[in-house]
This record gives sequence, structure tokens and C-alpha cells, in this order.
Amino acid sequence: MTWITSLRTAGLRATPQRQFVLETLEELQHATPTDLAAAIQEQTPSVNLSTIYRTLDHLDEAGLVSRAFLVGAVPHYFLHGRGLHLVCTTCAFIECVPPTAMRASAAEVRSQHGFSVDLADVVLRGACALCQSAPRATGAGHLVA
Amino acid sequence: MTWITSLRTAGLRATPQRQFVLETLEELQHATPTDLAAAIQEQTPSVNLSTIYRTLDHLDEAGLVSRAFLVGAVPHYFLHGRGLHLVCTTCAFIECVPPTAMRASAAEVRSQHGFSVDLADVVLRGACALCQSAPRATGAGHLVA
DNA sequence: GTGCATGCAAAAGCTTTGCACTGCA
DNA sequence: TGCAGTGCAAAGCTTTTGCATGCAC
Repeated sequence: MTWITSLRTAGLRATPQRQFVLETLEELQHATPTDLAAAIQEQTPSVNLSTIYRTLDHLDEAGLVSRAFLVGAVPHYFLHGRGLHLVCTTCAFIECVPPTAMRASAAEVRSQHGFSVDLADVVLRGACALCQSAPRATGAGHLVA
Repeated sequence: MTWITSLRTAGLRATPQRQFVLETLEELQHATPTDLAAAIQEQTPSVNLSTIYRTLDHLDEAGLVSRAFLVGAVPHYFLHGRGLHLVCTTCAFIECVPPTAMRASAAEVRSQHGFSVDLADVVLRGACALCQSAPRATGAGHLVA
């Protein structure tokens, strides 16, 4: 299914700007509005930042993308339902993994608290494998020696 | 242990403003900077909003409080390690529950992805028990008939 | 052709920062 | 007494909004 179809199915007009946003999100996996603007404007400088904000808003409402605050106060957007996000608070590495690992706890939360967890909207913070073995690592990622 | 002791143990000076913030957070369970300012200024109007921001920053760094984006882009602060937060995306009700329900998935995430989840920093979104049975409910909470 | 979507520019809102003063240790 | 912490005010940045134009359907 193309993005054009997805957009129309969601009741939205298929504009080039919206396709750019969706394509870029697929490529980057997760991005801030500024990230998206930079990436898109590299190819099409005329696309405006406010359009990106509005587009993300529409796509979010339509259920095509989701927003989460992965690092600090910066909003990150990503294609909806691609899995849960593991965010390393030491090196800021973000991993997107299938939601299977959350099923057990989601069931437990439901039975204990009557709360139905949305598995498409889960962010777990902690320490990635590399940072656990090399706890002093800082900065935005690990160098592959 | 009093807040004065907690602050000093964390290497921070024990000022009235910091005690206000910690006391208010204990009372409200979770609050935005603005919430805190309003609650504190009711009793002590001279406390400045920028002080609250700076205080929250210091307390967060010291590990006494945590920040999360529970609803939209608004930062919520709460005392560190009091449990995980269940946020109903329908009625905006926020429940703070013991982290026991997350243990199973945290272990699974660790074994599958080598990622160590910080159980003190988990927010789960979804639908609360009431909203599941009455899906049309809107607004910021349920009225107790 | 109609109405939604976009680009541009200005406004709004939250958060941060500079600086002098205060009060905790 | 020294320096971290505070209050006040101004600046900064991200995000939102208004309006005229353009384009998808």
C-alpha cells in the first residue's frame, strides 16, 4: 500500500508534503519536527516548518504516526504501530523493537488494575547493552571501534 | 526521613522553596511546573516560577524527583521511584501503581534485547477501566455518580 | 469549481538565562 | 563569610495561528 492510499484511506488529501513526511519517517524511524524539516528541505527547500507541524498533527490524529517524548522535552514522531521504543538514558540510543516483550506485563496490568495498555505507545527507558558493559559512555551513541 | 535530610543527603541546600516543591509533589502525586507554582503560591506568593523550574531541575538531577510527559507536551514531575504511571488517553486520568506488574516484561526485554529497563521511569498509556466500559467519556476525569 | 492544504510572517507560550540580592551552611 | 539559591525581568525557542494563494479531488 502506497502512502497515497494510506492518506486517502485515512480521509486526508495526498499532498507531496505529506508523502515526504511519511517517507522520511520510514527512513529515519523516528524524528523531531526539526529533523524532518531538515531532511525534507534538503530535497525540497520550499517545504515550510509550519506545514510539517500541521502535517504531523493531522497524521497523528489519523493514526498514521505517533508522537512520544523519547529524549528530554523534544517530541519525536514515528510511524504508528511499528513497535515499542527502548531509549538508553546514558547514550541516547533509541531502539525500536517488536511489542511482544510487553504482552506479559500488559496482561498483568489489565488483570491487576483494569487498565488496557496501548502497546503501540510504549516507551521504556533504561540502559542499553553497550552502556551496561561500559557504564561511562556518554554522548549520542557508541562508536563502533 | 525529612525533606531536609533528603536534600542534604543529595548534596543540596535545604531551602524552604525546595521543601515546598517536595511537599507539594508528595501531596499532588504528580504536577506540572505551573501546578506547583499555583499550589505553592497559594501559601507563599513570593515563590517565583523560575525558582520552581530550577528547583525541579536540581531535584531531578539529584534523583529526588522524575519528569515524564504524561499528557501531551506538558512535563509532569513526581517523587522518584513511587511506581509506574498509567495514563488514560481518553479521560486523562493518571494512576500511580507499584512497578511489580512490569517485572515480567522488564526481564523479557533484558533477555531479548540486552536492555535494562528503569522501572522507576515507566509510563503506560491506554484506557482505564471506566473508559473501557463507557468509551464515550471525555474530559479530565470521571464523575462519581 | 470547491474547499482543504500550504507558505509566509507574526504571535503566543513555555522555559531558560543574566544579574544583583539573600540566606543557608 | 562564601557561595549556592532566589526573585525579577528579559531573552530564546519551539509551536501555533491568520491570511492569501495554490492545488487535490
